Amino acid sequence: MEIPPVVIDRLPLYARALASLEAQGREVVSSQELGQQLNVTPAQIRKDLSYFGRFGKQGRGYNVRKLLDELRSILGLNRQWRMTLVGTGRLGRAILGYEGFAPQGFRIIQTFDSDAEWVGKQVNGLTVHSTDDLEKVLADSPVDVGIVAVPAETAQNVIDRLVACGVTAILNYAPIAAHVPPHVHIKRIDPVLALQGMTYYLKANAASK
Amino acid sequence: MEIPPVVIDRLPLYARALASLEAQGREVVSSQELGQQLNVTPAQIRKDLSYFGRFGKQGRGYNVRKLLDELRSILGLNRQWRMTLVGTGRLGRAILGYEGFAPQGFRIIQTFDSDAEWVGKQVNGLTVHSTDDLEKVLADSPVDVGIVAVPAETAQNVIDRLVACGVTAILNYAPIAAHVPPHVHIKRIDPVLALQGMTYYLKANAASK
DNA sequence: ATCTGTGAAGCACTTCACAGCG
DNA sequence: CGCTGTGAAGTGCTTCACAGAT
Repeated sequence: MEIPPVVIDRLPLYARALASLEAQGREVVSSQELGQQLNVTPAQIRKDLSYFGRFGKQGRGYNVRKLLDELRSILGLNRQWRMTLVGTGRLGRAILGYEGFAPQGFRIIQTFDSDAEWVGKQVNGLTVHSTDDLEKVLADSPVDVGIVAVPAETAQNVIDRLVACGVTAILNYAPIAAHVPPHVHIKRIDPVLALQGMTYYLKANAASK
Repeated sequence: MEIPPVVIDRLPLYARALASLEAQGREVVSSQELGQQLNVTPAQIRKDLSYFGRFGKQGRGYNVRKLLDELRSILGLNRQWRMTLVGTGRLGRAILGYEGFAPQGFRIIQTFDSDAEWVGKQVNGLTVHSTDDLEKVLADSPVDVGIVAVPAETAQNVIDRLVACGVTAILNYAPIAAHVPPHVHIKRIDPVLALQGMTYYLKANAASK
């Protein structure tokens, strides 16, 4: 069955809420309550889950632990994922230092930079490789995900090379709309775009002040 | 007229591409070419723009400069936007150091932290205020946007207080689904959610390796 | 000949509403 | 009686296809 992409994007949200409920010792939760926490309608949650199976009990709701396990298995969150970081500048070093990845099973195992100043140095326990050696290093120890934190000008080139190395998931911090073949998944992290999408609604407000 | 939210989210993308074309000295561009650059269908671009007016010339395309000006005016990108940052930890300091905001007219003018260790210190030219003084500081110098970079546990509280201070646009880096009144706009920046949405598609792949 | 602007058609996602199980 | 699972209805966004302007 072909599952709507929006549904896939919501599942991690459900998993996160369930993990929090489990930590609180909750055993059962209804689509109603889960929806309230996440600003999603109960019907949406039930329909989303129904693409994958029947996980609830009528009259009771969902077993928190069981549903969480199901979602983790569906999303592949019960594995370790190996990631490479290209670009060890200001932004790249912040990404290396981010403590949010490891607890969720995402590990950055390599880092690259094109600035000779940084190549060979240690950053957060990793030796910075020259971006020239991307193919060589990835051949030795392949990864599941590529994180791109290079300037806009070189981002497409880096993405092309990651794809050529067999990377099929890319997290792109560079402010470009990258081109990738259909089998490659790419998501953009772009705070400026997010802000610019909100100022439209602020405009009227600000003008009247 | 009520404009579809997805349309608003695409306009900054168009503006960015146009800015790049302008920098290259291009005077005219067709929806076809713009679409190719951005992975958007030409029809989509034309329909999106048609919500706001008729900016093109049949047989020729769009004047790059003119369309860019229009979009900037529609989105409010020709203004300076004042932002406050709550949370001056690792993540917050990375946000303070990010060079991508200022060139687009987004300025962080205040920063807060609840750790007494940091309060009073200078970070990137700003004095760190105590989060306790949020209301006081915002009353003196109000902002348009709030950036939340505090731990999940305190994020909802911080967001409530920002909203109470009249902030109507929030960029949320905390891993929670925040609750805000309908007139407040909020966007989440969450790399882990983005990754977890991609691993679903990687799963099959990784297992067969 | 080329490319826009746009009604109309098509598609995808969301919500409704209720049968059925616990 | 409460809450799930799900066809069917509804909504909103995308794409088509072409008239009309240059």
